[in-house]
Amino acid sequence: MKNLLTDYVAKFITLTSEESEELVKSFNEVKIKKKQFITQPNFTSRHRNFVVKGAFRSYVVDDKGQEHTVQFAIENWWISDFNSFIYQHPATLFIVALEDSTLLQLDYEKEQELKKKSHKFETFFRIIAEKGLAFEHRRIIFNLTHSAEARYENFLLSFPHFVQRVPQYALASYLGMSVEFLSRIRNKKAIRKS
Amino acid sequence: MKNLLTDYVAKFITLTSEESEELVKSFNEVKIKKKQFITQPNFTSRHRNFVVKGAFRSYVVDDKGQEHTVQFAIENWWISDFNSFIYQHPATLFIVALEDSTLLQLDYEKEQELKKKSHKFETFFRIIAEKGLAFEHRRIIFNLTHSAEARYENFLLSFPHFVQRVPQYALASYLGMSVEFLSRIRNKKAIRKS
DNA sequence: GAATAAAATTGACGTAGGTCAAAAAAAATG
DNA sequence: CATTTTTTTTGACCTACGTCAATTTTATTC
Repeated sequence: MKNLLTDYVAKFITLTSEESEELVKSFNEVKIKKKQFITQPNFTSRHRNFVVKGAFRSYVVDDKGQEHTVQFAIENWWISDFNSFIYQHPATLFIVALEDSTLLQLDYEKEQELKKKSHKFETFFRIIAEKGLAFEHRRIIFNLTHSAEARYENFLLSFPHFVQRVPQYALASYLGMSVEFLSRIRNKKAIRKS
Repeated sequence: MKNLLTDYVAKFITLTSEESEELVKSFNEVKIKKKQFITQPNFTSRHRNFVVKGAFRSYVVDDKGQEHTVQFAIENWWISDFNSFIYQHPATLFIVALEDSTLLQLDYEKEQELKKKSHKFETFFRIIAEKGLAFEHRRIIFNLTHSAEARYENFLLSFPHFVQRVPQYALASYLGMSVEFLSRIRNKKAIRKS
């Protein structure tokens, strides 16, 4: 399972096989059953999680008890309560497995060691943070500038592999709309096509 | 003016005075007049911008011609079309000075050299990317979970120094509401207090 | 594979926040 | 400092999307 991570890392930095081995060995493989939580509010998130198999969803529950999806992750994506992880303070998010899954987890302290020890490893974490930031900027801009329907269409085009694997109610709340409204958008589309 | 940057950097990494000098010397000081643009759609953003004096606003214009504010920056903040800068492809945002301002600009190629040359500099850029990502996560979560009025109240509390310096129409669009609606929120509050 | 639970759909109705246009206030400019 | 431009406010009306409740469909479990 660790090959996936090796390949992923190789997209961003060039490592010798020893370096690559060292990095990947720092991760622990864990199996997570569907519906199992890996993060919960008030518990500090201790690892960075790389999905090698399965799917996850992170979400927050507001004062009215409504769930709002913050992120999805499938193979080759990271998922965490990032604020909790980097500042090592209590989480505000739930993260739950949507399928039986396998994660590679990197411990917070272990990550600090890796970054301190190696300039290349530091570069790797800098790059994934920058890419993450650029991604979230695009998301914020798109959300500010588009209607519910356009946001859904855009999600279909941008993340076709996610659509089949995440429940509608989770997708609706990720896109900032009610599950009923998303259902109507989908239905309208289906009618238009027939 | 460069002391501000020196102090800023010192919050995240410990540098010798030579290192500090080298980093800060890599930035160019530029004066920007109010209403002047430093980034425009279709032009690639060539620098990372650190505000030492003044205020800026980045925004996108949608298909209906409406402006949506993406970010504000005052002293000690960075501002850029981050997607344009890190991928060196054409920008989609406008960035304009809200006041007569002074920037420290770091050229893209110069930044790459700095990161390649020094592990510490690499760490610095990693940290600011991670902090930026954590910030945007908090923003996305807050926006998903709160009403227009709550978003305004939160902005007042979180960024009191910005409030006096940014126009209402820009703030309204940053918070994802119309300028008229923001005006009503403010007015309601004022009445409540009297 | 029947029973139960979870997710998605549908209809009726409600509301947060938008739009348009005009007026007032504030800021910029010569 | 009077004029022009930009920004904010106000009122009347509108709509995209939400809520609630009931039903249907799909998944899960024993």
